[in-house]
Amino acid sequence: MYRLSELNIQQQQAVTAGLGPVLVMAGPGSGKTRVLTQRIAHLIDTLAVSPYNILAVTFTNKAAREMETRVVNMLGDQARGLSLGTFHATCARILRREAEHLPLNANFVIFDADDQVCLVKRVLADLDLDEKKFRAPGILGSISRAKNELLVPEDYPLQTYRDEVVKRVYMRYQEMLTANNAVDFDDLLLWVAWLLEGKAAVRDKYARRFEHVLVDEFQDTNMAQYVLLKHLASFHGNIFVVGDTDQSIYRWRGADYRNVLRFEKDFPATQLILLEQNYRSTQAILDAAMAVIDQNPQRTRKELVTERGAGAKVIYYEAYDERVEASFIIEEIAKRVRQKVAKPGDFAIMYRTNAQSRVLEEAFLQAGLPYKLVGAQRFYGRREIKDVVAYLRLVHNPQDEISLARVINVPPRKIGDKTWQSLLTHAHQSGISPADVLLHLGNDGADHRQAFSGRAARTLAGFGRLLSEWRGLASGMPPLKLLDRILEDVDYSSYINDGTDEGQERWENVLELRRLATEFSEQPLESFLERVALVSDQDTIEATASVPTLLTLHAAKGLEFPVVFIAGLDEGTLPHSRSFEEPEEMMEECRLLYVGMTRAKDLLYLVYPLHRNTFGYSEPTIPSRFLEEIPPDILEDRTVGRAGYSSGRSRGSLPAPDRWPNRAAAHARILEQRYPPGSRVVHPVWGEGLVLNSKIEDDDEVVDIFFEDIGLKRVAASLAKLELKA
DNA sequence: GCATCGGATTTTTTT
DNA sequence: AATCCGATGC
Repeated sequence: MYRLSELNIQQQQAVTAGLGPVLVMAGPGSGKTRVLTQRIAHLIDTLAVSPYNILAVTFTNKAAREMETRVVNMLGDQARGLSLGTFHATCARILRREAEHLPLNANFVIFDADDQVCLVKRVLADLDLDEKKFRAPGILGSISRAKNELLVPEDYPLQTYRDEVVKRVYMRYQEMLTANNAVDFDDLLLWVAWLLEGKAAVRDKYARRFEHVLVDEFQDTNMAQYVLLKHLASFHGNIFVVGDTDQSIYRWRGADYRNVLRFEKDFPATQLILLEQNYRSTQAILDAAMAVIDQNPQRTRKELVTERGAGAKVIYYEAYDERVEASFIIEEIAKRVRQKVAKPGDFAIMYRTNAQSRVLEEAFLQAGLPYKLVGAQRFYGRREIKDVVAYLRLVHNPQDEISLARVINVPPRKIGDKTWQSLLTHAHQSGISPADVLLHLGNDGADHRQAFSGRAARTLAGFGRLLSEWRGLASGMPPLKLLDRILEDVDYSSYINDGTDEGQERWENVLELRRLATEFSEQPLESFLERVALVSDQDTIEATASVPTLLTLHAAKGLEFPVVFIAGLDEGTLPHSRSFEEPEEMMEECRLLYVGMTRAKDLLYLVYPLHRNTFGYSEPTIPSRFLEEIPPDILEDRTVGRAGYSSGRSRGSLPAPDRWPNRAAAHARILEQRYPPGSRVVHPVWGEGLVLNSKIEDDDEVVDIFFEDIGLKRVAASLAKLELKA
């Protein structure tokens, strides 16, 4: 059951706001998820709106799941029928239902970033364009931007020769998607916006159904999303959006925080509600965050207040380089865990670019401390996962040439490039898809056989037979069973698990995908594929982490942690060098830091490395401009060899080298061998192992240990908590 | 058809 | 430094 009395006045106002458009400006930690979920409960329970007539959209599955859980906790079965999901998943559902109005059938697959690049490369080759001159990711960026602005190829504006090229590629790319019975991420939104705009009957159907439309993170919507929301809410006009322009960090994805201003203009009777009370952070953290965001011009100043008290000062630390930065962070975590003032799961380490995680990971590994890295890409981008998913996609939608190309010779079955090319040529000449040719050959159809050499025809027919069998099984089978059948038929395990450590790891990833498939035993293959295509990085975060979390600042949005480290606060990293040209982009970098800082509940660390390794060379850095605006008296400078906060953060000048501890001096010096070869040791994470080798290096003992299950590992004795076994 | 080598290229952020 | 790509050789 839900209780209004637990909300503050503004939150209550938002939850119980009357009909019509409502805009809730919600600062960080102001309880916006709470407002959204209570609003839904209020609509259903108090106003007796049927859940069937309510649509709530978020940006990540995690946010959607969290809202769903909370609503179900309040209402139980009463909430059944509610439409709650991400923009992309919601659109996918609508498109499958309305496929008859589209040049697609309901089995369409969703192409991910890699597939898109593959497809564009093919288009470039088709059009005889130089792939070096016109890079696929760059072209895709332009296409994506156009799609987010609802620009179809025909309307692509031409100002330069490059535009001309992009337009031609865009056109052909779109044709190829259709031929593959596929859509990309942007299409999910674009097609729905197109349907709602162009097909009055479809628009009416949904606009009448959704009496109430609720939107989370509204500042991150792009034009396509804005337009489709407008259409969805066009009949009843009850649109309730929650957002914070200060947390707009997806400009590069087409998001436009000015949609918030547009909203007020398009819906003149909008009720505006401000949530400024912060329930998350200490005042010290909020003051520092406000100092950062306030330097953003053209913005209505907002006061963030908390009742949590002043709290500890924000800690500032200058590290010699990224490695010292990492060991400082780990030492701090270890210290606080030892002191029992925090649990490992309380910590998050945030950074601007994924590449920065590497040094941090290495430091964790060396210290023998477990951690969790956020990033769906890390898992779903893996070769073995893409292979297996491609098989499933192909079975579901044989027109998917990208998946076919991926698996036709994986594991190797003697179908090389030559055979593949002649398959493609023959298919196009016959006006059918390559997979159809395969299926024909597999079913002993004679009509296509003469197009290939005897050997090629036999191998192709063999694969066609397999594909045809799988297709026959697919409809009546849970995704897991089909997956197992494919793995067995192609003997994928012996292909990927080749006896090396890497092979072992790859096979374990496949098993992890298998585990995920078990959750879809009651659902069709389509649902499983959609889930795999639309996972977000955030979705990989466990609700209750028991170890420190490493994540990008972007992935951190919407989350909170007791202790937050923000690493790499140097010019070029944060703000990122790619943002120097555009003032708008520089402002977004500023907001990005603000988002990160406001994730912290109790303690915030800002870390600046004086040197950074780029392309193998260590170079001196300049401290982030955003640090300058934080008043020194609200920071605690923990830089070694410096008392208190010094304003002399020398821009560009090199520090005296002897003032900075090197790695070896940062921890206790070890001068004597303690783990001789042959001794058995216990490692906190990897368990028991045998010491193979050990040497003293840089006042530390470097130990090579063989672990039964893990293999050979090299650790630093000063960091890894090794225990000698008698 | 596959492995190996050398050279270019790399760093935003992600549904 | 590490990875990816293409060309070359087997």
